[in-house]
Amino acid sequence: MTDELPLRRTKRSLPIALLRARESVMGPIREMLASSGVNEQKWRVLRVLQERGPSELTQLADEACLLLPSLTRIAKAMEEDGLISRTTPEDDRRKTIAAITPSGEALIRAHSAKSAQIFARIERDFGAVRLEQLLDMLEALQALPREGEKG
Amino acid sequence: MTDELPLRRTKRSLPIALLRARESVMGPIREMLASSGVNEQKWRVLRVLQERGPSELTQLADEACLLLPSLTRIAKAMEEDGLISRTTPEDDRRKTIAAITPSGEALIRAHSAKSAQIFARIERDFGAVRLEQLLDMLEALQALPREGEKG
DNA sequence: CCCTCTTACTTGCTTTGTTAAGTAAAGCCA
DNA sequence: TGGCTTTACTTAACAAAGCAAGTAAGAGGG
Repeated sequence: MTDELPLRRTKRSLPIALLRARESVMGPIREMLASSGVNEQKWRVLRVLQERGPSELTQLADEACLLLPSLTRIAKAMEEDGLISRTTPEDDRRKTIAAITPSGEALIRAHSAKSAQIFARIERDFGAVRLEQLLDMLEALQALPREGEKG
Repeated sequence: MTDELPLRRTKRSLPIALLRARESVMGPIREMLASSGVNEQKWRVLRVLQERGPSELTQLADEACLLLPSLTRIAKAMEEDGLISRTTPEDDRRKTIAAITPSGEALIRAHSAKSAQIFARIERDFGAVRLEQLLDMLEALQALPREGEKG
């Protein structure tokens, strides 16, 4: 462990490259969200709920890349703002099901045009085919076996 | 702005896909760092300083994907831990130049083997050629023109 | 030379992230 | 059915992120 193996250049370090790439992409999106009253995290929650429909908090946290304690707080705030609803199913009263409200859907709709415009610009500058390839790879990366799985 | 353009599926949303992919990759790296005494952010600062040499805080923040207020505090802590030095250049006393110390370099060396091992595993599971393609694309994404540049 | 503007941080304050501990409902099993 | 384990959050406590405001040094113009 005291070897002197040189590490990759940071541009070629996968974690750093992913982070920097995301920062580049998020710039205009942060501007869009600044005028919307929700932050990045709440936006992700709305997006996931709109796509998946009513979801348990654990699953929602996983898909929105939030830890459960963060989601607990965020969901409470979003319920107070009327963007989502929270219900406890009768058949398993440990769970909480979150669902997007019409008001939450309206918020997404209100920004979908701007969002599409930002995305179209990236598609134009980066290349549509290449972008699809990138998304394929990112999807594959998520599906990689975790430490300990497999041999 | 009240259109009803449907957004991309979240798996195909670039910001979300980048975030999820990064979460997948970071798992074993977080384990490695847990035993090192530095967190992700400090590790990035060390990596960037080792690569670029002494740097102004603004530039360092940009390359390590940190906001300046965060870096101000992190750099102070790292200086106290002896991992970096901070100096004010005589020709412009507004600036602060951060540089990695021998102790900071030793910390990187101490984890370079484990880091290489983690990376080798990803390379094996994901495919070496494909991984290079992915890194090419991420690098290109960072280089995309910002909002307002160009027409 | 003075005033203003810009740059490069630094500080303060409010959310979020993170880890650990706590609680309540289900499931399991003799 | 009582006791133990697991699941699904919730709460608490503290570090870190993020935004806005503040400070101090350099730059530029009359």
